[in-house]
Amino acid sequence: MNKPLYIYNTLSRKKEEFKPLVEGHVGLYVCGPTVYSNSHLGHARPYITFDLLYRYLTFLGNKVRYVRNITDVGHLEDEVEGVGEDRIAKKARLEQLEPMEVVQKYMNTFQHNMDQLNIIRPSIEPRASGHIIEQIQMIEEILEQGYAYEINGSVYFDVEKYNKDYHYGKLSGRNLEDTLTNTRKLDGQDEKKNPFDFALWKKASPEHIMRWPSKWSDGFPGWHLECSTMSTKYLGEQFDIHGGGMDLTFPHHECEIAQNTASKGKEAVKYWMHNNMITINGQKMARSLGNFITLDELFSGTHEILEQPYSPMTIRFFILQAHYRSTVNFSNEALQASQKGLERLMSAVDVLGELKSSEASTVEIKGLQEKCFEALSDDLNSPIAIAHLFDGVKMINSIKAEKETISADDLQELKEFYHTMVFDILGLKKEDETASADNETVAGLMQLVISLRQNAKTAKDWATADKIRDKLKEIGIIVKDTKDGAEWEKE
RNA sequence: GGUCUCGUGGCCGAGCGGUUAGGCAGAGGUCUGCAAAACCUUGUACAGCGGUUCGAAUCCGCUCGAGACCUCCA
Repeated sequence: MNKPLYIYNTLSRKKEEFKPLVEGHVGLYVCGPTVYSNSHLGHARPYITFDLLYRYLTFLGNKVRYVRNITDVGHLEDEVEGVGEDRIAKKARLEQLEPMEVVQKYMNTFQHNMDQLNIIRPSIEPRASGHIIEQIQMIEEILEQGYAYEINGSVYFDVEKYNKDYHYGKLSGRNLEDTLTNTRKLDGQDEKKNPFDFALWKKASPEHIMRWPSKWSDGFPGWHLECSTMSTKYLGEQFDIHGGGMDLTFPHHECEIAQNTASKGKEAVKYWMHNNMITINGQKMARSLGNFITLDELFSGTHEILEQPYSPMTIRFFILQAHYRSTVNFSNEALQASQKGLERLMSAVDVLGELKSSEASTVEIKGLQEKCFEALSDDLNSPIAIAHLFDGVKMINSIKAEKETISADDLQELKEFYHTMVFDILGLKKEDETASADNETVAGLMQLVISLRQNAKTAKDWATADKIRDKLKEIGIIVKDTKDGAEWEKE
């Protein structure tokens, strides 16, 4: 594909042609989860979005280093009482666990859920707790440059000072003066020179469990710092793409820019990409709002608002059917539609494998492929690409129904194309794979059953033929009579 | 209050100045012993009111409604 890839850059608020700093190599950093409870549907969105990006960039011939952190140091939670408490530490106390035990538990389930969604694991999945030394180093650099100050064992970023030399707010489109007048007063911030200053290092209160020694105090790093530190460490002082959820744009990513710029004197990220939120009843799905459905609940159908379980691939397909910068609204109806649509797409891929070629094609293959790649190259427009794939489904079914024909060359090309698009780029996979050891046995048995039923049909013994079909249906096998004999598939 | 986004047919969701998006659901038909699948045909849209234009879902203004960020969040 020699069409350029365009991606929407939050910095410029428009689509830009993507050109890596080093041709053929792409550095990609995506903000990972804070592992203090189960992953929910909302989490699926960014990681599927950036998995698509990763897969597509790779398909386009790039070598991609994909870094996605695990936040295991915990973010400060602003309690009503004003006592900031570390989320992970809090959870640990509630569950009587070591903080690292909490982290391990939820990191495991997160990774398992991501595997289920067929999300390729990143090249590096660094943990904040493993980079305390690097974070301390970066704080020192920022202090040296004069953009931070220490007070009572804590270190804060001096936003006002920084804003004199650079623009704090360039990513989220705000200026400091407005921010100043509109920042809410929060408790426990008396130490800071200004309310919008943010912590680089925070002294731990006596009861705070997660703590590390530093020259300033026994404490822990500020929450924005880990991403600056780890992206720099693994991708360099400048790299190509930084991604994450829209809700992280401010303040998290704004702070990251400030930290990188303050410590290194230059901006790190060339393209900022942000995915939109998943909504439920029109409202953002978030842990803090308590309206979330965990991925495990979705896969098992155990949440009360779910009418049925939805498989990981249904979820993946559902998310890919919306553009990543639009909100996508959850509903049972929408997910059921995705499930059926996905089944139709996947069975067309199966049909493709059985198609017979003819002398010449009455169908046109090239245009379909171009349209799909064009869509993906236009800021990852997966819904458009999928729409074109469905046009292809119609084509494939017409060939099967012998209303259209396809040449051997075209058929080969079409097969490869669908394989690439569906499996490699969109990252969908077949879900009904039974244990392979069973498959041959089952296939043999089914062949026998089908042939016995065929005998019954030939003898016009409909009662027997229908009984076989009905009983098979009861155990989850669908029999379909076609012109070329009966076919079967698992439900 | 400030900044910003969005309102598309029964549902989800593209399009963003002139052309059928697509999926699911619905209706009719072909095929079939019946069923399923597949195929064909098909209806229902662009929140409202003004304006710009030969032409607007698409641009501008206003009204109404919804949401996001400004505090942890994917």
